[in-house]
Amino acid sequence: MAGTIVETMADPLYTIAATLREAFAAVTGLPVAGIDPVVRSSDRADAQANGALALAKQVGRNPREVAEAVVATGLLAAVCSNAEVAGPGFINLTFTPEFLATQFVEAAGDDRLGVRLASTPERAVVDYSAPNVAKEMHVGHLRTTVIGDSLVRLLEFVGHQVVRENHIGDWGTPFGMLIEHLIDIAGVDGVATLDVADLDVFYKEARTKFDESDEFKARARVRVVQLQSRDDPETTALWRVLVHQSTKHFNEVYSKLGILLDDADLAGESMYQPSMPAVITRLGTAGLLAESEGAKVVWVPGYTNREGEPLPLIVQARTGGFNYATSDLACVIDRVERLHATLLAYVIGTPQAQHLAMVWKAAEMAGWLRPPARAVHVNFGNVLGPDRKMLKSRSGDPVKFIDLIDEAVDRGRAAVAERSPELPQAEQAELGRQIGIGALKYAELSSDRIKDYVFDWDRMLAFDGNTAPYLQYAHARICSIFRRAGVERSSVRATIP
RNA sequence: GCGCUCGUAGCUCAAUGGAUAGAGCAUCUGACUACGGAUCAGAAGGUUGGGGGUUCGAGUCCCUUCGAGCGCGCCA
Repeated sequence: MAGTIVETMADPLYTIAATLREAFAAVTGLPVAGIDPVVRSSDRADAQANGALALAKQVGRNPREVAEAVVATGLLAAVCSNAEVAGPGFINLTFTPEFLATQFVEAAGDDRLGVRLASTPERAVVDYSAPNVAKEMHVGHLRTTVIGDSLVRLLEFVGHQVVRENHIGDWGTPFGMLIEHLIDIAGVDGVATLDVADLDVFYKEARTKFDESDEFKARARVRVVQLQSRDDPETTALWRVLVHQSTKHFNEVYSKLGILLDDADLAGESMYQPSMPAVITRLGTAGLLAESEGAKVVWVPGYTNREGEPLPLIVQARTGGFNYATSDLACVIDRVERLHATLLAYVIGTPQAQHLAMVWKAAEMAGWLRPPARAVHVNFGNVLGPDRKMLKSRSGDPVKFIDLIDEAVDRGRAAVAERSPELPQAEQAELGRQIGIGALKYAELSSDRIKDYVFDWDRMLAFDGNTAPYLQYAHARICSIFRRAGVERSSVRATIP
């Protein structure tokens, strides 16, 4: 009986909430379903139930008196050694040792450690990481990659079906020059065996030639058209080489960092190109397509430009080309209609908020995105350097992601070597790697997702004086648990290694 | 100009609308130290940017104001 498994899952607060709901229902005469006993962990007891205050108001009674009546039902006695009303109507609950022991034993013996499954499992698409082909991953990809991966693991753990999608930038005008540059350095025949060691250097060389040579520029233009028309096998093959060289690099990053993404999760911009015309057609059918200054647009209400005039969502440029609004709309359609997802999570930086909101609004108006399906922007702030500006390397370029990982591991190993020199070399190395990677991920996940944060190696990997964020976090949590149990602060400090 | 996000101890951050806003670092006092460091014990540190509102109850929700960051037409 799946339902009861969920109900009996070990979690004292959850278990007591069910009992309290019944007690409140008996006292107030309200239906059980509509009652929230407002159970919270407490610094005065094992738990506190604050529901009496709101519920008493609903039924026009005194909150303290309702709380007293709930205690008087005797329903709590089975699991609470003490239940007393305090203040305006808080119920402070102290669990019996037997109840706690049962719950803990149950949780400990459960391979899910008592974590309940979602009551309504959904299919979710998590869109994250999204690096660009022919460019190295840099710090900018740190947050989306780590946060997105954690989100995937969490959603799966509570029973949702999760589709990972890595929306790589593998399409667009730069590919003309990139392919031509590839031919220049390897020749059409040598391309297949080429190994691009440094993607950033490759990209910059291509860009420089594009800017300086009209002949190269012309070749690049022709090549883009060939690529986008998809009818030239040679061009497509060359493009695949670029994508392959890049995904090889992405996979190295993911593997070093322990990220779930692999080639099966690739859902690049190129994937949506064939469905772009249909997006325009369907927008037309829905009566949403308009024209403005030669471009095909959707007027999304509520957005204005600098002049205060309505701001359109451009889905087809004057030149006839599609853009990322079109591709993001195709993406919504794909996720809802092909993948049957009801939760569309986009792990993308805050600056994209307006763009995404407009795309989703348009998708709603077209009827493609409607309940229970909904899109969520899992946004995040920037990773800043000590100067509080975007983190840059000494050369002024963004810090390379792979360098960040390597340095985290180096520093983790140095820290282990210093503190535990007696361990065998191999063990030191592995422990150091785990600590470095763990610290990097923890630094990412422990700070407020929405806010910018200043990247600081020393703070991240500090072992002295409990300055490491993860030690701080553990310390704060342990302190609060002990304080609740009435243990003196001095004893708490002595307990923490 | 319009819009979005963020303002909590000196610093870095916690705190599902619940009671007295909590940690770590730094600071100060004491213990142990030949001295320093490390360690241990303790103290101090706050009008949650300002103002108004909703609520039994607001750091949290709403309005307003100030400050910081970001975004606003054919790149993605």
